[in-house]
Amino acid sequence: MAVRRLPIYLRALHELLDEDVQIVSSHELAERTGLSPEQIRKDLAYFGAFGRRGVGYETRILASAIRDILGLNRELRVALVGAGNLGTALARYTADRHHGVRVVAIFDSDPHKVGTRIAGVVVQPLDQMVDTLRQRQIRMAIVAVPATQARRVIDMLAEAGVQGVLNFAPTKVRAPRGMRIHHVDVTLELQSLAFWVTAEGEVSGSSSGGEPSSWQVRQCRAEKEYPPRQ
Amino acid sequence: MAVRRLPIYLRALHELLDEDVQIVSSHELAERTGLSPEQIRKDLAYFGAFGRRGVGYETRILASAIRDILGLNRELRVALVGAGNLGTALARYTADRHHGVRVVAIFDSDPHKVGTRIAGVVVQPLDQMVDTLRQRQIRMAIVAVPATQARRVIDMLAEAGVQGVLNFAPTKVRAPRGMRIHHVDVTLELQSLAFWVTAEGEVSGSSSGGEPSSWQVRQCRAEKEYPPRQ
DNA sequence: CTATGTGAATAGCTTCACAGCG
DNA sequence: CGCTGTGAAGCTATTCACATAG
Repeated sequence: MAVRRLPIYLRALHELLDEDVQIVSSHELAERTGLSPEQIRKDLAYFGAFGRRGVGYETRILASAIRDILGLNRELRVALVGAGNLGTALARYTADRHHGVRVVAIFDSDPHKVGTRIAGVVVQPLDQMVDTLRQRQIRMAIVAVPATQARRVIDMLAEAGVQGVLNFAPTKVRAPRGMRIHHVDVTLELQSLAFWVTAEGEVSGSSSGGEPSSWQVRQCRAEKEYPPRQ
Repeated sequence: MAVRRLPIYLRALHELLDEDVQIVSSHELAERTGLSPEQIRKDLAYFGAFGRRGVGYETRILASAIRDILGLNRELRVALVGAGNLGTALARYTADRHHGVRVVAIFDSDPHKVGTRIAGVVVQPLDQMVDTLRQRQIRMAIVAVPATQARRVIDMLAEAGVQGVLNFAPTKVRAPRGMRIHHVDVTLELQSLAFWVTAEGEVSGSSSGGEPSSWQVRQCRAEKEYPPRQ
């Protein structure tokens, strides 16, 4: 889980580098990231001894070390599957600033999209994907296709030797052997966020049928969940 | 944390409803969601007694109960800030299938975008946002603007009484009082995913300077992290 | 006999407190 | 002294095991 916080530190470190700050303490990093100093020290110490006691961390060296751990010191080439609005946004995004990850190949099954350019990359037909990825030795991919196509696409990616997938399709597809999938599920985020906003009238009227009443669950929400959170 | 899994159960339940399955066990739900039966029972029991012992959960009732807990039995109206590719994708997405959440207002600071329609919703100028949200009593928003604008937009949303924000801007902005923010940070996901893919040659050459060698951190990665994960 | 609901045990992660080093 | 690195303590979340109800 520490790995998931390294990019947060990296972002803060790049900010500090832009400000020409040479040395940074775990406290300073904590301020900038919203995490605790102990947490940061634990995370960093887990991967090696990057700091100097009594001083702090050398900004440039720590940033480089983190990029090294993540494998981002050489720009990582990524494939994008699905050239819709979402895919386009993602391709353009990685093209703009260099975060160590860049979309260098795009695939779509729609013949109308094939041949067009997005952020300088030509969209290829889906059936060229496996061969192309193998040839170009691309090991990471973003999946931004409809839920119905996700499973097939991910199987194809596995066949092509892709080891990491960032999946935007709203579907829980379990990873093939040798592949790691990170899911970004907007529906899930929106729906769970909904829990925290008060409804229109917030009335206590019971809903139809024999199911537990709205009041019942709202009560439980208010009592059990609100205090500890946020 | 249980709340974040409710939408997962809800999705599985809607699938089951489409298949006309009336009753479902925690085991069946576990199969479909990839979670454990005990986890599911604990989560559901936390909000009330929805099941019947020896039988299982009544699909329709459980789905309704979860929607009730999340506040999704009446469609939740959401504002979208930022009508770029990402925003467009999100607006269209909520318009297609009804997940209980729908974009019903869109704001952008770009005069060229104001007045255009996305998924049937007219894009309004940003300076109309606070008034409009107050009037229409919209309590949730999606922020899909550049990182530089995120803080200002979120402050405006707080002023308008918005209680929940789904933030796509790659920036850690802490939530104003009374607001809950869920972050979706694609850069973070991509960069942390990079950790799990092997680099081009996967050579052990040390990088420049006095920083810990590539070899060192790779070792540590392989030893400490790989076995337990995935 | 089935499958939920739940205390107890366990595992994983975070915070604390301080030793260690510059 | 200052700040890192780290064992120990504390906490949260998950899994186990079983009592409970139909």
